[in-house]
Amino acid sequence: MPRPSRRDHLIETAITLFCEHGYHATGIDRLLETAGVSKKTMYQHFRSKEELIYAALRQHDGVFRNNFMKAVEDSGETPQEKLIAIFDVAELWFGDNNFFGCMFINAIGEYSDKESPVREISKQFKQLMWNYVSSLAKEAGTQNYEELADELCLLLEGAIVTAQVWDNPQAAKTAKKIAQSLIEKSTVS
Amino acid sequence: MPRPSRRDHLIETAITLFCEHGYHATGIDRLLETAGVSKKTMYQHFRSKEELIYAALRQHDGVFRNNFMKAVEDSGETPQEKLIAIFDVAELWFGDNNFFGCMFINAIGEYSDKESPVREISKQFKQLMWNYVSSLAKEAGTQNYEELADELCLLLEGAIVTAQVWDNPQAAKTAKKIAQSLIEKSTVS
DNA sequence: ACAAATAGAAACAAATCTGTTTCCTTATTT
DNA sequence: AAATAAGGAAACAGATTTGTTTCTATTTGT
Repeated sequence: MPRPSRRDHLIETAITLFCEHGYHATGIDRLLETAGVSKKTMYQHFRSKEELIYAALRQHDGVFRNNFMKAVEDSGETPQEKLIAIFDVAELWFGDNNFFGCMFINAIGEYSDKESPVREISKQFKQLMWNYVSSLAKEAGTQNYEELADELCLLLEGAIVTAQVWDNPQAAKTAKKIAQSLIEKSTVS
Repeated sequence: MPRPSRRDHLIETAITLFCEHGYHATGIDRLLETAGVSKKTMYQHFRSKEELIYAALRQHDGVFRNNFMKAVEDSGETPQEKLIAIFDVAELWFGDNNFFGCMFINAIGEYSDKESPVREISKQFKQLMWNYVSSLAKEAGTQNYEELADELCLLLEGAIVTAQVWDNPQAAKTAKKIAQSLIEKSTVS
């Protein structure tokens, strides 16, 4: 019966609840009731809640980046346009009813232990996002493309948090305007 | 005996633990053991853990902004210099051993309910920070000082999160460089 | 020094948390 | 159709959660 396998469905539900309510505040009973899956089934797919958290983060890592990059690629022709499109895509993301900030930023806020796999996975996500931005900046012919990537990623983080705090997607526009001037400066010279 | 009253000491301990381990993950027993205060005493000062959270956030709101503003004032003569000094002060903050990101950003990550007092207090903190930046921008003679405040605050949020994720205070330098060009642009013209 | 408030230690209650196990029903496969 | 696997429901265990209460010691004010 399980075409969308129960495992996948559990992970999907976990992502939704962890995003909205956080990791410690989301109990397993609530998660299972929401997913409509029994405890037994969950524990034969995941050793512990922690393992489910890791699986959820890893799944979201792949899916989110994939969607994000695809949306960016579809929103710009040239590398420069794509770099700017990042913030248009972000604005759409912020406007979603189910936007509760970045799942990985929120995760790092709850897990301060530097050795925690939660942090590892979250940092990896941020690293891969940076790699993507960096590659676009390089394609755009930026000399110091790593510096531009640092700047644009910092702007994106700022936009995410600002949109989350104020519940206002427009934060993306503020970041976009700054990004435009940085990109111009870096690619024209 | 309580010169530093037990109430204040509880709040101080709460701030420390909530910053490091988050709100849901910090149990009251652990908090009381750390503070060296009995449960009875705590519950005659605070109705509930929630109330202690509110008190901790409000206390940190005042103390942090006070320290931050003082440090900024001491680091720059002119309003322009002060605006830039924000990011020097931030870098010192990020380098502290007890830096675990912004207590209010982390709080909002754990409390998504728009009606939650946690969010209210946190938003208020961010509003007051914005007011301060905005007033400096106005003093600096910026025509569109509110826009500049939006930008600088977004940069600061981005720096906080970036420093937190990568455990690297240098994020402040990235933000500072961008801030400098924005401030120049806004005040020269 | 004596009365009154204060606080600590600890037992307690009730709910909730993660994780295990048992029993029974429902699919799937052959 | 019979055998096998899978999953749901729910009881259960043990730890931990928030919050209350009791009893005792200590400090405080007079």
